[in-house]
Amino acid sequence: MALESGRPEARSADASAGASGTERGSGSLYRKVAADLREAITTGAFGEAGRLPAEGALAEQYGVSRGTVRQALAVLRSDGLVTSRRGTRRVVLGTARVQSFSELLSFTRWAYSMGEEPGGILDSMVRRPADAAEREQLRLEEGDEVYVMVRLRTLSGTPVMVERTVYPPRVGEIVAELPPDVVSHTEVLREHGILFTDADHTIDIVAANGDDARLLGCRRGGPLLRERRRTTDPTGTPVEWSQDRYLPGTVAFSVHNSLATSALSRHARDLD
Amino acid sequence: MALESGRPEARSADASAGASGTERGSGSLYRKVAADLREAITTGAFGEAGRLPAEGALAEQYGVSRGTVRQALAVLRSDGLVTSRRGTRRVVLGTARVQSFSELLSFTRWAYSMGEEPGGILDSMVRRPADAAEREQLRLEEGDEVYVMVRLRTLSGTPVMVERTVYPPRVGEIVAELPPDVVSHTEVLREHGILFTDADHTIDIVAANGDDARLLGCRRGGPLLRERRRTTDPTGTPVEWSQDRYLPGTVAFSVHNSLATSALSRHARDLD
DNA sequence: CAGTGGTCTAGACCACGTA
DNA sequence: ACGTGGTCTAGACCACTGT
Repeated sequence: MALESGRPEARSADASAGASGTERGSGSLYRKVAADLREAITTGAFGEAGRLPAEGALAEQYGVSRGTVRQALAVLRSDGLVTSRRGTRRVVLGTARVQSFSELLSFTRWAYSMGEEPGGILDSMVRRPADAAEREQLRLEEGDEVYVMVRLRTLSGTPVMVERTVYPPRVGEIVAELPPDVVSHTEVLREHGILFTDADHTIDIVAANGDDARLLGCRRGGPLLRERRRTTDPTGTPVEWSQDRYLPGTVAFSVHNSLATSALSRHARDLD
Repeated sequence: MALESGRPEARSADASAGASGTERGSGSLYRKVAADLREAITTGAFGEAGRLPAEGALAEQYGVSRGTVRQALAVLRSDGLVTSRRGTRRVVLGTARVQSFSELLSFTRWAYSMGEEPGGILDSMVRRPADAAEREQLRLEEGDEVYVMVRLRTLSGTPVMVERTVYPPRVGEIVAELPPDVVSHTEVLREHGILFTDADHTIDIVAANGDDARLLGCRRGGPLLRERRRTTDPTGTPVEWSQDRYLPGTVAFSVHNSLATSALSRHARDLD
């Protein structure tokens, strides 16, 4: 662990001294501290027991205030890397590698992060009036239209997932214009100023329908792992409502949660 | 929204004045503020547009510092209730009802929260040397033993899930002593000072084996929704490694994540 | 340009664990 | 009794959004 430690005089003046350090915290101090601590943890510093220094000690080491250290530690906490308890030093919990948000939202980025080649084969793309459920999810008015896209997604040529995405007009218009061989729609949309910042995911099992079976080459009625996702932009406006159906054995979803951070929940599967 | 607003003089002196207010924030100020704001949001205050007051305004209303308000808002943010963007007021994102951590970890509490009667039928409970995977997960040494429990869980009498839990000796000794009709092991363990504070979950599909089929009454080889979970106590010591297999159509798992809070990830299903 | 949330500081007191 | 993290305050400046 380092980050040119000590040197309490290096307060704020020389911020971003080595402008080369791209990605190393992208600006805010606490991110830099968090990144450094994350590396120290995964590297295995802090010894076998994995006891971190006290907040005050870290503050002095990095030449920042305790508040900033706490902000950094909160990041690691929510990633499930360290514990936190009143009265005791923090302890290393695990070395979990948490993907970035974009890696999770974009099949393409996910594929690359595993060293696989992502592919997308467009099955259909239609524009039609939104039904009740779609209006509800995308916050549309009666009579508004939606774009519905169905794509087969592949990893290095192997069929893995069927993607059924419903876009509101503003977004759908852009996607509909794309050549069918564009793999990452997410990237294109980002270039058009459509940002994905928040998502709600629901994961369950569903039986393959005729289209699923045809595209994935599985048995009709066979089990698929379904991830439904509603994504919104920074203003809270829905930009996508998607249903991804994975062949068994191709993916697993992971979550970390704790008494402090609880974003996961379990539901009865009644309503759709 | 209220919380006896105004009254800037009520700084810290009368804290916990009405000790009756159980659960209404359980002590810390920011939890009280968060609880109040959460209610205001779900009640539908803040109008149709759902724009929250500025942080400074809220601070004045509640008679607390801006820092405390921000702490409260961070809770709502991570629950996916509100957005947050520099330059703009916060906006209501959704009315998601997020279960408490204990509701997620305990089948019993989950059942009650849905108004169903939880049940547990013990299938087997054995003590034996831990294999390599179990030692890895529970951080045990070669030669250490584990307790392995298999239970059928029911909701109002209907089979729903098979629970396969591996306990380290310290915990297993307690569970093994319990009468077979004890429904909530989590509750009992809590009374014995075994605390569950952090968990890592992995969700995927698995085929039912002979035991699963016998207990759940499904076809052998039929699809089940599997949730694997490793739970640790506040010191980071593993206390449970469990594998729950649900009949299709009985549950779904939900997560909210955002650019800020990303605890969910997607994995290739290679290594077990 | 004014308003808003994001970041950071410096200091204070408290509740909890541990020795 | 002491060290540790949890909470809270008061004030400061900056980066961004909107008008």
